Amino acid sequence: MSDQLLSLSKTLTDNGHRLTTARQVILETLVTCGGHLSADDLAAKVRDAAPRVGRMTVYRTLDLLCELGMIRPIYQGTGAAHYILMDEGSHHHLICNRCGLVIEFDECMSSEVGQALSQRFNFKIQSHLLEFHGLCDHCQKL
Amino acid sequence: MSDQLLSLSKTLTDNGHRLTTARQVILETLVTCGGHLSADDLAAKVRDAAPRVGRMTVYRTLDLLCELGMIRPIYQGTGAAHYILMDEGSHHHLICNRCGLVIEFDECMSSEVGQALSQRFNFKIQSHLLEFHGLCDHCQKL
DNA sequence: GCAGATAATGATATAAATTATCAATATGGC
DNA sequence: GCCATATTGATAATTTATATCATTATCTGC
Repeated sequence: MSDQLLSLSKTLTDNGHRLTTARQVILETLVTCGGHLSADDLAAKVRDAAPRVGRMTVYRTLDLLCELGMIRPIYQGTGAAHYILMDEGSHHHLICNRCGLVIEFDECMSSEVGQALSQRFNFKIQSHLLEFHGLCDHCQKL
Repeated sequence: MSDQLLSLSKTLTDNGHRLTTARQVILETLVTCGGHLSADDLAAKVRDAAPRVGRMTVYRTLDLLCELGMIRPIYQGTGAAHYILMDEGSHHHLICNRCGLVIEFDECMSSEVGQALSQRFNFKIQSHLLEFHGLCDHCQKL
């Protein structure tokens, strides 16, 4: 079991939730795929490994993971919510408004701002997401 | 007609799209409500002013506005996508992972990073979104 | 390790949100 | 005003998400 998987599982149990087989498979699948999946995509992949896991459980687990700040739903062109892993604490995207292309990047300077906000609003920050929207190289030429 | 509305309309026509009555009412409603609406919420409000506008048109117009970078869908707890106005160029949110509370704030220092990325990926940036996720004052105490 | 309280599951049903289709209509350029 | 055509909207179909509840698996304390 990878470190990442271990740490995700620990977050669950630390918050008083049970580490069921279904949840383990769901976490495993999420980590393997690196996120960016819709609930139904995930349900399908989970069923490859464990056919007995119901769709409902996937939805509920995703809700729970959101509440714990481990994942985050984002919009990715289609109507279904896609989930990204937030355990690393942040995600940075460049998103094309036309074709939906997502480029990930690393640099970010939000920590100072985050700290200030955390104090002002008494808000416990678990992660952040920075998205730039616009037109990718290809779509600018259309 | 407000400046904001005027500028939004201009973006539409500048990009070769027609300024129909339906689109005008939709833009008006969006501006009046300041965004943060789901497609169906919007459709309902639009119909108060113009009962003849169909739901389909609202969905299609929202798609178009997204493509032009004028609005952006975000997930706000519930299953339906909510749309925020992006014409000012940016949005900054503090979002509670448990109750879905959204606090808006102003400061942000993403312009330099944005500029660097824009060059590296030859990406035309139209707007950005910065979200901090965590637990609000109230939910920390539960 | 075992029993028991209870969180969690999953099959089914229901509701909500989004997308597809296509004839009818309104729009902007001329 | 006319015309080519982008846009519309009523309907239908599909996809996503939520609710319910009897059954099952998990963790705790022994």
